[in-house]
Formats: sequence, C-alpha cells, structure tokens
Amino acid sequence: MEKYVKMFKENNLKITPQRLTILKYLDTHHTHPTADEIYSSLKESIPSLSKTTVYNSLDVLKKYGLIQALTICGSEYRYDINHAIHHHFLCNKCGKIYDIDFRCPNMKEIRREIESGGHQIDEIHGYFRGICKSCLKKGN
Amino acid sequence: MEKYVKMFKENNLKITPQRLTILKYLDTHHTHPTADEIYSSLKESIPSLSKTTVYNSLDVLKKYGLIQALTICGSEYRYDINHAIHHHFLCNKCGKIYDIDFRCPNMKEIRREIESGGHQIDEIHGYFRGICKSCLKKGN
DNA sequence: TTCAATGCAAATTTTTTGCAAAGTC
DNA sequence: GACTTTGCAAAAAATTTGCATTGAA
Repeated sequence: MEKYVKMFKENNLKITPQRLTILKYLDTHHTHPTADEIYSSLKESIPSLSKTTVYNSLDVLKKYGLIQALTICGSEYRYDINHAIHHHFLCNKCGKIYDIDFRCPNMKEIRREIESGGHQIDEIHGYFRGICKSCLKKGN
Repeated sequence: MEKYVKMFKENNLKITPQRLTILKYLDTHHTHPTADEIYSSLKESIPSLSKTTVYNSLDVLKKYGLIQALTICGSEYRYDINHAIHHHFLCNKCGKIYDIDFRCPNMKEIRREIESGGHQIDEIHGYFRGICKSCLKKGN
C-alpha cells in the first residue's frame, strides 16, 4: 500500500481510502474493467462507496497519468494501470481486452512527421480487433 | 447517388432512402459525426427519420465495411466513411478529429508477430491525442 | 480550520429493445 | 407476398451534475 501512497504524494494528490483502493485494484487486476465493474468489486469491501466517487477518482488518476482510460469499446470506458507503453487487442466475440506488448520501431519518425503538420501529440494509442485465441479454439 | 446504390448492391443490402442518405452524408462530410449529429443533420431533409434507423443503418454499414465506427471518444461512437486505411488525431481541447494519412511501414511484421500469439486480427486502429494546430494557435 | 473529496439523488447522454406499420425485392 | 427495415416509445446503460456532508492536511 506504501507504493500507492507514494504515487499519490509524488503528484500532490489527496490520499483517500477510496482512491487508494481503486488504484490498487487496477494495479492488481489487469482485466481492463469498466467503472461499474470497479464499483461493484469494491462495494463489498467499502459498502459506503459511491459510483460518483469511482468516476471522480478515475478522472483524477487519469489526469495525473497513473492510469489510462481505454476507449476501445466505444460506449464505455475501460480502465488500465499505466505501466510501460503497450497496446491492446479487443476480441469482437467475447469482448475481452488483451495486452499487446510491442513498440512500433519507427514511431519516432511517424511522430515527427505528424507533428510537423502542426498538431501536438500527447498520447499514442494502438489497438487491434479480431477474434481471440480462446474464442478461436471454441470454434464458431 | 448511383455510386452508393452500387455499394449496396455489391453487398446484397436492401436499398432504402434512409441508408442511402446516411452513407452519402458520411461520404461527403468528413467530420466524424456522432449518430446524433447525423440524425439532426438529416432530419431536415427526411423529417420522418428516426434515431433508431440511424443506429440500425450505421450498424449495417459498419458490418459490411462501408463505414467504420471510431471509438476514440469513449462515451460515444463517431462514424467515418471507410476509404483508404488511415488513422486519426483527436484534439483534447476542441474534440475535433483529424484524419492522419500514414501507414506504419512495418505493420506486416507486427501483425505476423501478434498473430503468431494466436489471435486473429481483423482490424488495426491507431490514433493520437493531443492539442490540434488550430487550438495551439489560439493559445491556452 | 480550510478546502477538496465523497455520497446521494436526480438529470443527461448515448444506445438498445419490442413491436406495429411501411417498404423492398 | 415474404421478409426486412423503419419509426415510435420506452427501457437500459453510462456518465455527469448539484449540493449537503465528510474528511485530509
């Protein structure tokens, strides 16, 4: 838990039990949960937890770069701890999101090229969609 | 309009005025509109148009690959005609989405590497977030 | 003590569903 | 004529807001 406290302190964020628990949850569950899934999972240990707080906390954690919000699924945000840069694979069948650890070797050039067009790039996102290993095995 | 009729016929899709108008709208407006924006824009010319139909039509067009749904914005889908492969830049300030025309030169290898992991890749998405040229000019 | 975070309820926004009416092939 | 698509209304899902209460520093 010290680890999380440190992360908050480094960013001058107020440390609340709710925020700590949410950050820890994302750090220990790499399931890319929705806000609602986080809420439901933590509701047991913190019965007073409100969904508003989950949304608020996620916004703050995101704002300070401790977590990231994946927009892959369109109608809902999926959250992920912000460890090393990685990308994602979304299964169109089961909806599961897998981490994909690769780095585009020439991203620097690409970035330079795009930025020469005048935009300032803060985030780079890549993701793939298809049918996951597990669903392929199960057959159609 | 012939062009659109042809696209439908090629995919064995029923041709309805609503679908035609929606496809034409996306082909002539590269603004990456939401379903609601499409609905509002077309409501004038087709007063009987229903939002359900917009959603239905977009789903069908997407399913047959005539358009694509961008999930960049998280809580809402943005739609785009499916011309040559391209990526997107989302401005965190004004929310505008720009087309970015580049192709990652070694995507083939990357794809092969990921597919060797067992997943079947059907779509590749890339997008960037930051501050757009126009918002940068306006200053903070 | 001060100011920000939390929690509740209600409101918004976006998308989906069930079913009768209308339209396409 | 058979079978889809459309449109409406209502429901569901996801997120946001206002404001009083609580809590961290």
